[in-house]
Amino acid sequence: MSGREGADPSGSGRPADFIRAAIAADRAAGRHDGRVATRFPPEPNGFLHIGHAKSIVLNFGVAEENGGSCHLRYDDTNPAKEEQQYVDAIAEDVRWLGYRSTGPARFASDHFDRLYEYAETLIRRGAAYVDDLSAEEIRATRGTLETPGQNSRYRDRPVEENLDLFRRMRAGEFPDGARVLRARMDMASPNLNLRDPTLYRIRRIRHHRTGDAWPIYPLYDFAHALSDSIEGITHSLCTLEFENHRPLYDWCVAASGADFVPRQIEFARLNLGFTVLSKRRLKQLVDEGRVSGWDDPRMPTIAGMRRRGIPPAAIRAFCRRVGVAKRDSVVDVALFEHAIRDELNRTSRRLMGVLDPVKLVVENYPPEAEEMFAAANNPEDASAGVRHVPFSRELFIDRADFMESPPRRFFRMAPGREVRLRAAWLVTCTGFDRGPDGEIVEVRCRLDPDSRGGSAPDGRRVRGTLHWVSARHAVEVEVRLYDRLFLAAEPGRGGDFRDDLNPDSLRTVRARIEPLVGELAPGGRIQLERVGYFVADPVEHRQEAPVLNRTVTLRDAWARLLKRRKRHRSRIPGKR
RNA sequence: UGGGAAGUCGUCCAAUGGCAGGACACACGGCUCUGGACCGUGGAAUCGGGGUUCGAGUCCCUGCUUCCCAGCCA
Repeated sequence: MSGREGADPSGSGRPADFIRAAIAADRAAGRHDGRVATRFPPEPNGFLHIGHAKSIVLNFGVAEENGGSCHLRYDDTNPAKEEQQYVDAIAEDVRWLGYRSTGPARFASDHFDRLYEYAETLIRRGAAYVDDLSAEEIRATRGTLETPGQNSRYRDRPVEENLDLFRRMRAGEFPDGARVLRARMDMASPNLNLRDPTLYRIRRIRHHRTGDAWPIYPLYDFAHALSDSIEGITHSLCTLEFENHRPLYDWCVAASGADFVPRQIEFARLNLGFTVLSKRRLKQLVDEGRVSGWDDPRMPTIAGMRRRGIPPAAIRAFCRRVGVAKRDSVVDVALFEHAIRDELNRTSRRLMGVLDPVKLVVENYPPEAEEMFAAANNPEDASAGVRHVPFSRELFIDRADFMESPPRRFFRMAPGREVRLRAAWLVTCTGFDRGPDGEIVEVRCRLDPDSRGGSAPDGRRVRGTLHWVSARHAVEVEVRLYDRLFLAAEPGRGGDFRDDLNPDSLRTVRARIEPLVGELAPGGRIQLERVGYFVADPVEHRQEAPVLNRTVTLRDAWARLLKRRKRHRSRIPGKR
């Protein structure tokens, strides 16, 4: 992976984005002796998705480019929601994406002792107080966007009393919710985050790492800022919604007397067209059974994308391409699909397979005969070598590759037409049969004996090249054809996002694929020529019972032409 | 209607007072034993109104639009 690309994609010598520019400026000013340290701070309460990938690529990328460090740090300050299972899944996802924490993964809970000390310092300095108000009372006295809040009647407790109460909170003397530690800031601040925010609350819940050691837990603003400080994080990169929290972030560090001062910089989170990325909605899809799980190949989760066959390098490339800025935006899925195809085109080996088989009989080929044809494993990469594909009299081709009366610009098989069978022969269509229901059941052709290997002896031009499989050699394979999960560019724009679900986001077919498909290992990625990119399902694929997931289709000029014609026709006035 | 932030091709990102550029998408053409890939060409934008300046996407004023904030979530 080349971090350089992220640093300077234009080759202009200028930093690629405003964050890298800010970091470069900090280094130039000699701050932190030029050291750069970042962190990726997920909460272990769900699965990582493509939006997190943007943050991962940014944080680890910036660190790498500057010879710095990047900690994977779990923000585990809310034991009610967090679980070890998510810690493990996140670790796996980060590793799969190609990144390693500098040193061991950290946890906010690693810092609970020091965080507690900082809290006492705050109290001793008169910057925090224990409040006996209930959650409802605190809400009621917070004021509104336009009106100031009121000071709590406990706001001016003496330091000694605060200290005593806080220690007793820590000792477990009070029930959940009885008291909180609040920052003594400004109940009239126009920034609601600064109206004496809560720093610690009582929760007698077992924590997945610290067990029952703590009856109190710090809240995000306090824990995050000081964890950054403790770990020596120079640049704390987060999303836009924390912009309003920055004064609090800075306050926590300054008021606690922490000696290391990190800098928070906010950037716009990633939004992707035809996709939802909120934890709540993703969870809803899983809980309501609209997908098979967090790793359903239609999910934008790292686990889902892995199962979909999307290579980590494609995700990294995509994240670098979308850039980093402060503007709210929705990235076109086409850009993501481009990154996927770009990577897969260069790296995946080719196989032939037929999704919707129609029998093709080569009339002048002996019934018992068979032969092997050499075909390139990857035309983009000569070093990938060749494979051998069996040919015989009875083949399968795709139904879409034959038409009885073809329209203009249809270059495939039709009565009297000559086409090439990829890597094998030139054949001319001699006829076809229909079944009782009118469906084409068999197509017949004759091959040109001088065209062995697929080239015309006289150099005549043959426009169409078809993929095929030998009927008696082909392996029958379950193929899951995945399509985008939503029909709307911004699901839920005009109501319930579930109404925008694509009813055809998964179609399963029995395909016929050349024998080599049997050698695929789970997770193996291939291109089915002229069809698309596929992965042997990492979970369910067995060599004796192959299961392929479609990662993405190939770009298809013919399909686009058809679509355009249809659109055009429907626009002819008076036709309705 | 308080505070914070953001408005540049269809989309995403650049342009740090000096020719508005790149990528994706789209269109057209070339090439091709994948209608893929690749190559070429083209259309396509500075939110509106004022101002400063030789010169404004960039600076100033003003208006508009969008996003974020009233968790003891992160």
